[in-house]
Amino acid sequence: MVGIRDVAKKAGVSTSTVSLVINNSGYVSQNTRDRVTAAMKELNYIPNDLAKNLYKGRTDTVGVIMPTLQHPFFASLVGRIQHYLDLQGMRALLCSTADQETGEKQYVDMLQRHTLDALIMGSHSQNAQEYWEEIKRPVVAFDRYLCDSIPTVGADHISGGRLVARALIAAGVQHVVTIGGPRDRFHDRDRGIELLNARELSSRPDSSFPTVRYQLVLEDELATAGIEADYVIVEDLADLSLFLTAARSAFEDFDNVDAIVAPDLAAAAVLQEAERRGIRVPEDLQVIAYDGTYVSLFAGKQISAITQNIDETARRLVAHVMQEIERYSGGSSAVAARSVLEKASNDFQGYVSVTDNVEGVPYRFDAVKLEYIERETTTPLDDLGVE
Amino acid sequence: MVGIRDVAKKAGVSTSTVSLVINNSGYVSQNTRDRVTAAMKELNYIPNDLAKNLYKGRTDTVGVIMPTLQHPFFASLVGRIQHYLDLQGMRALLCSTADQETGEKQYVDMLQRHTLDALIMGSHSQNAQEYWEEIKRPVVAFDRYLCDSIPTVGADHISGGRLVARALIAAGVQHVVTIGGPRDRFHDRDRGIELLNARELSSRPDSSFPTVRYQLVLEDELATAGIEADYVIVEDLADLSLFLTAARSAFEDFDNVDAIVAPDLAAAAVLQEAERRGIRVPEDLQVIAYDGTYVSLFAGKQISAITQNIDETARRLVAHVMQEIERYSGGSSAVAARSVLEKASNDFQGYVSVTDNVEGVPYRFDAVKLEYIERETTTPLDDLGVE
DNA sequence: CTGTTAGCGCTTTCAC
DNA sequence: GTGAAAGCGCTAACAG
Repeated sequence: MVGIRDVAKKAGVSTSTVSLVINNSGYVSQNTRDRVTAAMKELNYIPNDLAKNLYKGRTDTVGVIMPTLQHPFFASLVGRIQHYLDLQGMRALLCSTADQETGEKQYVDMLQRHTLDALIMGSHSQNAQEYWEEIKRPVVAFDRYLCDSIPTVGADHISGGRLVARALIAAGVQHVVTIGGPRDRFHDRDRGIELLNARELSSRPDSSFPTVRYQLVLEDELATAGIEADYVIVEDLADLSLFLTAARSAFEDFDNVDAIVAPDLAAAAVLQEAERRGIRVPEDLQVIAYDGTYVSLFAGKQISAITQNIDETARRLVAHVMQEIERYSGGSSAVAARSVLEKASNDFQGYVSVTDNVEGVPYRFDAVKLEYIERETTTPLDDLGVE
Repeated sequence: MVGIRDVAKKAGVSTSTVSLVINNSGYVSQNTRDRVTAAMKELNYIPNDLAKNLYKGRTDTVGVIMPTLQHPFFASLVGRIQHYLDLQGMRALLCSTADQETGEKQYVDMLQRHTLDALIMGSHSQNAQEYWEEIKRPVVAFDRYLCDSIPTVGADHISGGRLVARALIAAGVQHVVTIGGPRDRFHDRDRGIELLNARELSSRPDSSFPTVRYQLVLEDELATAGIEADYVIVEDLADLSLFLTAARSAFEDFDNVDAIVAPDLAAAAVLQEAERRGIRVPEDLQVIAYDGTYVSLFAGKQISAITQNIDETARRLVAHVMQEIERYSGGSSAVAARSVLEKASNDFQGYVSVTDNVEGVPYRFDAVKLEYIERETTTPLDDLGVE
């Protein structure tokens, strides 16, 4: 391997000068620069970044942990994260926990061993709050609470659930079935929160807000409106075939169902099942996809969907990542830690919108952007204009 | 930062001993080991892998370049690649060129700068054969030819195209429309190959075989059978909305179309469009999804699909990656290079199967596994049992 | 079994 | 402007 000293020798300069040329830093006379450049060309020199990494103590790499790439929602999000990281001169080391069970531990390890500069955590954590407190390296959580010192970015699922509820109520439905993940993930177990009801949730905007939260809000609002609601559990969201099973259950296990709310892929399965049974959508059945991504477009027909602003979410995740890296490298730790506590409590920024492409359905929202942080709990919802 | 020497001092041993303990290598007395372990615990020591990387000259990281994660096919493939890399103690640095245009150059750069141990190239390359020849670092290509010294893994799209053709012919169709990418990618431009017709392709199993190849074979077989065939171009496969447009074109721009072959997501759009127009599938229209992944299951109805064996493809990609890494690190370069030339010419291993879940369609294949390398060009197809 | 020693290849003060 | 020198934190001969 040809190293910097070979170049230096060839160009008749010292290694430090070569380094200056490589990094385009400091002052080097044009003459010297040319000689060095020529030498590099001639020797076919390529710098070894591993040495640089060691010296600098960073790799410009961010670990990204997500449950699976199978779901278009996560695939899209990861794509956008990668995009924004790239803009910052960073790269993404990907881990889908569905494909790599030990991913969490492994990536946290790499973070601590300085192979990773930061971590974006989008999967359900196997570990308790204290575990995350101890890490003391840059981490940003997506759609979940890890601990007070770790900022969270995610959608405002409380508003999301409320949007669904209002849409369904406006549509005059009587019996709603929701399809979703295991109920025990409805809260962050490790935080010691018992299953909260929707009222409590609404009054605790500073608490965690995994996607599943929307279901609690939905149920609460439906109950208030006197609408029957049931729930079908999909045990493993990474096993797509279960969506088909769940869709079937929604039809078979309950009577007089006139509305189904489900994750996008499951919603597509619901449509398929409805057609098989000769049930017309939306005439006889309302279907709303939560986290609707492009799949809504390919579900056999376009369907109503609660969509998150994936691009913006990615942008913010990356922004926080950079901020955390900065904080841990530059900052005086004590003060910084304090400010993060503040931030973690207030920085729940969410984006939820409802799009409706089905003609004849009695509700229609324009896409809206909700910034949870910038408003009181319920106000903006009245602006949505439920027809 | 607490380093290995701090631990050594605390434990009253030398750094090398600590290193031995860390890596669980060599002989260390239990007593010493315990003392060292205790010291590590106490000091909260975490080894810095950057130093290790520098010394070892590797990062255990493989760059993976794919066009986009939006398509479930690539999302699945990336997931499986990650899985198999993990089994080898390696990790995947992901790059979807749709989200990061300069990805190819950047990743090749990282490969040369030793930030990456190897590269899996699944996107259309911006560079010529010579460019890849020069790299002289571990690279494996997915579904495309880069140069003679780089092994390729991919599906046998010649058989794939033939499968589609036979299925359609058996179904008695008269006018087929295929939806796909730009025709100029039908061959590897940089190799200087002119647009080949299917006959030529069949006789050149050693040539490149990007996915789109199946279309040439299909057209050729259809022409032979006297069946009309047209083609709708999707300019940018990363822009999903174009699939809807393309699906519409397939219906509007041609008359008497009774079969449509399309990438899975486009096929779903076709179904949607068909329903809108009151065209029954499969009674009035045959639809076959190429590269069918789970989306076929969620297209509103189950549809026939040519599926690749994603898991096996990933497994082989990773196997080749490890082999290339080995070759470039250990091997005597001259002999190795030669053997690779051999390998590159013969190692086109493909997996294509047709699954058909639509009742009433006059063809039905059992899932089959075709190993292109192990057979003559056409023989095994007769075993498929076209009903 | 354990310590000494010499780097891995590059970056960066700090003199000259 | 440029060079000398001191590492970044760990590994691996090689002695002992």
